[in-house]
Amino acid sequence: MAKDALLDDLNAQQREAVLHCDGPLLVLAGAGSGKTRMITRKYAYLAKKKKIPLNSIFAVTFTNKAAQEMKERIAPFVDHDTKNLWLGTFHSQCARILRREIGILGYKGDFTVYDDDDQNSLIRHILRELNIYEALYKGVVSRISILKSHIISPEEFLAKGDGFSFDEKLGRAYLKYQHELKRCNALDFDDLIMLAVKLFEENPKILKKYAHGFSYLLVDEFQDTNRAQYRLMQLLASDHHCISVVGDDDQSIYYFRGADVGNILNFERDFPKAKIIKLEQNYRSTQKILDVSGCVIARNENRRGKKLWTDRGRGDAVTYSHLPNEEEEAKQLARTIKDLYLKGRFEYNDIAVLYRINLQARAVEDALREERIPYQVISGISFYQRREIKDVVSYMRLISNLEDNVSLRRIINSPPRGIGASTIGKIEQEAKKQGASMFRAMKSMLKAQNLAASFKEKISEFVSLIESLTRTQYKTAADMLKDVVEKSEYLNDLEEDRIQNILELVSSAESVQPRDFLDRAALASASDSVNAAKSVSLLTLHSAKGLEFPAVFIVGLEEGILPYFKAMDVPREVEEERRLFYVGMTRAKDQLFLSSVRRRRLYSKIQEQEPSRFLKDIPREHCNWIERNIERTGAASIAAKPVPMQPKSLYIVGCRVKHPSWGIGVVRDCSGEGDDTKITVNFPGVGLKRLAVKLANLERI
DNA sequence: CGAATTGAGTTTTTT
DNA sequence: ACTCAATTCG
Repeated sequence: MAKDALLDDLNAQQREAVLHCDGPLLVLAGAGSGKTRMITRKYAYLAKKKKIPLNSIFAVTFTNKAAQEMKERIAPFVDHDTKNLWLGTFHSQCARILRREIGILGYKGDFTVYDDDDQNSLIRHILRELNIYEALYKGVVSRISILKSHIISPEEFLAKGDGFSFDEKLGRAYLKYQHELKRCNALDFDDLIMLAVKLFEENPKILKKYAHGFSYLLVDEFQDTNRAQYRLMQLLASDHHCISVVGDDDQSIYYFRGADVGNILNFERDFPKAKIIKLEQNYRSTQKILDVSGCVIARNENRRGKKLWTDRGRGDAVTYSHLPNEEEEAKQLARTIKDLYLKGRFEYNDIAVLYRINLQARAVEDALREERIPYQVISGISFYQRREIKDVVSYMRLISNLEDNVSLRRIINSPPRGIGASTIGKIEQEAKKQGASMFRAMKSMLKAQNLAASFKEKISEFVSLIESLTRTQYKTAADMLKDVVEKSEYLNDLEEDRIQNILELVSSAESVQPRDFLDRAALASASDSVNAAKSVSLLTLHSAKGLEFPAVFIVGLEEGILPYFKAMDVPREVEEERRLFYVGMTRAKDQLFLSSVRRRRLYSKIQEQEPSRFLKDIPREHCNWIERNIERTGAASIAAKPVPMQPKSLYIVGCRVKHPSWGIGVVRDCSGEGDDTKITVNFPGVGLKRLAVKLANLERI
């Protein structure tokens, strides 16, 4: 019975992938091929049939959200609480291991996790100290991140030293950065992976404990792993080689942050007896969508090659429009969306608009607002990155780790306490002299004789604030937060919406232990609101990964946008841009609309645009081509052409009607004339109804 | 120390 | 065009 539920609704390849448990396995899972279903079933199968204890399965996902979803889908199959499974992102799994084992590397188990923001401010601080031009910090941060994802320590990097000036500076900054992190008892995201690898490589006994303890390993979104993550899995698999990795080389779109498609392309080299299974049946899209996207991705050199198919039928044609400018593009898009909605085939939340760069959302937003179409922009800024949230979280971090100088610097003067750069400078000097944390230095400075009273007063106030907060043992993070907010008077003079955010944070912290809460704040993001409201989703091609929508629009298919101009001349990056386009197209279930424009305003310059090179790979017969030329025809004819004729009827699209039994509804579509008029009406709570006006006894309101 | 003005840069983003 | 951050002035 359990077996039936586990395997029955899987296709042959999915089943084979679930059943292959005795050696390395690489599953090449095409877009929409039921990958998540297969993985969750495999997890359940290992536990139920292979009798592997749940805490001996080590499973990695790409995001926390994916981990959460997987837990929910596993729950029905296992009679066990899924909360504490070894199932999470690389970062959270590594953090969990390091909390226990990091002592041997000279850190403390109560380390703080630094996010991007903290990383940036620490690097900038270091560049200032080393007299390196501070504006270079972005490059430095990303180079360091790449070094870490390749498991190259500062010492190794300096030793290799080509000695050229920038690399030499970079090396010194990296060395100091690692030193400062340690001094703050903090790890950045890349450290979590790198130090876990280091831990295992330098301590065979510990490795043995974990490699043996985890008797099966599962990795999802394998195409997005970086070298350090791959190395970690190799180490954990060194004992038994029971590892399944699942991914799609065609959907690798994170090279820019260290993901290495090589991991998927070379898996067999490192695991010679690996079994390879391709999942090629697509359950998401129509054949026409698969044809079009397949033609585009087929042109990439570096891929393993898959041929997706579906039994969903041909479906509607893919539409491509070439338009005069981005305003026209957005207008037409808004009209088409309205049309789809009024015809009753799609709700607004069935529809997504995808673009390469966030600023493209602007024109689309304007047009949707104009047409009164509800929409939501899914943007990258997460809740935890907002200033007020980071501030109060920094208080909590400082309280739980007094060595955290980065958090201290962040909050020492917010809310304003009259402690400015010069005061902070003095504290830093003193801390350096003593080889202690800044907080400790502040305390000792209070005892010194030679300092101004006003200076001491300000310092003393801050020190006693923090000390009063450290005295309490907080049961929950919410208690701690409330106390922080109250004693620091953080809410004074704060804008109302920011206060609301903080209240939201407090309520999310109820019944969470402070330590867990801080880890979550660092390792969590908040992009799970897609499809929540009944509105059109606007998002980048990157953030569309893993999602699906009945109708998808991809805008701005032009040279310079997709492929983006910075990637245009680098073949490897052009391949990634092509994959990005592919990911976008394969999000669509039923309808796909592509568009490009002739002229576009980008950073205040008006540019003549060429259609994207990727469009040339779509055979004309696969797709509806609509070109609208503005040059000679003029504006009037353009407005007239695409708007469908409105039947001259009592009932027009958008008006409200009353039906004797279904109540009040909104007319979404209208066809025929006179006595033959038929309308589609959406009655809330009842659904869509197609009615002949003559027979239906309707009343117009 | 804090507010106002001037100036450079401008993808994609999860942890 | 617009944002974010650094510099300058009160």
